[in-house]
Amino acid sequence: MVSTRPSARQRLLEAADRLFYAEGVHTVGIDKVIEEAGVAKGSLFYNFSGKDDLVAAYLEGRDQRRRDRIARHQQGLKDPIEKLLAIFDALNEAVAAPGYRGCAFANANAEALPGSVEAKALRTFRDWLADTFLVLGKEAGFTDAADVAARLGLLYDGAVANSHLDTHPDAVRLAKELASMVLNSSPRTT
Amino acid sequence: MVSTRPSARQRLLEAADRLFYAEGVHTVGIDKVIEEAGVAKGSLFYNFSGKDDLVAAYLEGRDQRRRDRIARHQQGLKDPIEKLLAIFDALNEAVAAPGYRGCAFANANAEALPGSVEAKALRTFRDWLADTFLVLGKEAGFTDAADVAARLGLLYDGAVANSHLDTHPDAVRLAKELASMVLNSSPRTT
DNA sequence: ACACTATCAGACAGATCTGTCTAAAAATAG
DNA sequence: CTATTTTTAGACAGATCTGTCTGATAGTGT
Repeated sequence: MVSTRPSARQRLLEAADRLFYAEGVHTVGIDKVIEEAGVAKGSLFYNFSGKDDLVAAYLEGRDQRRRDRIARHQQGLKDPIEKLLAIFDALNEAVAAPGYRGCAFANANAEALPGSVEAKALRTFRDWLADTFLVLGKEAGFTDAADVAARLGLLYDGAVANSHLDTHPDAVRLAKELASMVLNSSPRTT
Repeated sequence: MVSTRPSARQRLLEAADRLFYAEGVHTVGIDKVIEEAGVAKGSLFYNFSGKDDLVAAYLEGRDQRRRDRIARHQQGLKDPIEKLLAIFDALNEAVAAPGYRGCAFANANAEALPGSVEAKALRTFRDWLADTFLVLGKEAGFTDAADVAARLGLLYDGAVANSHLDTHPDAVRLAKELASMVLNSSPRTT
């Protein structure tokens, strides 16, 4: 049982993830983070160039885990339609987790200026998601894949916002139902 | 031409509305607000009990104008279905306005703690909107009005988030189309 | 053993932010 | 006109926040 204590960097990332997500990037100061991490202040600036850098790392971690979650739900699926719907299953898992508070990128960006690390992280994820919808829509042979992707993106965003703002437990399920409707009623070439 | 200068209170509210919405409630300090308003600092605390009070007034103004906008688009309509769809027309007007940055309540709430004025303002508007969908859904005679209202709320939130986060100009139009689909395909008793 | 890296505790600087206070001037109401 | 309300400019207090610096200590690889 050689349970080594995680590095200061690791503990900082974990504390930042918890606090920044639960209370907000701007609300939480670095003093709170280092206290929660049980780390000296110097270690923060030794491992990160500043708060912005820590925020960027926090958002990168969220981005990675979100993509991983989607990939996990898509694993083994062949049909692009099923892969599209699996994105909603991945969302459902995230929403059901305790302490869900909506999209970390959207929240961080809500009070961030253009060009900030928050804005860049948001852009990166959003572009990836939109592209994912589009590529799978093309694979599925939709005549107007861009239109289908736009509708699915709309439903995805609706599910995120609705389940967060109204604590509506069925929002993701409803969104997936509507997504199925869209997918079934959109014209395909193949 | 007796154009009297608006009161300090009025100028504070206008400056707060611009700055808080564009840059964020937590990002903007009162010094910035009083500078933009061209008002002495003392006047802020004479007219409002503190920053929280100013934020509350800002959000109340947003709430009022949003409800007014919806009422304006519903004016003259008899059919509850048309009234439901008019909500999306009102949203379309808001989204098209220059400087649109998504839902002021959701943004303010993104980094606010439970119990804050931001959280309360969000709750007030969200409850009103959900109730509006539900009441009109009942008026329209839907068998499961709650389900229809939930779907419309989902589409509404999707349109808000999508048009903001992706600057997608067609999101509201798409949402209204899907809303029509939902309304046409849901069973009614009348 | 030695060099290097990581971490520690905490004081400190500098900026910023909310809110108070004062004392005078301007606007408004009766 | 007079009394009251509203607004002004700006200094100031107190809290908080990011970031720096120091000097000691622990851990690691060679």
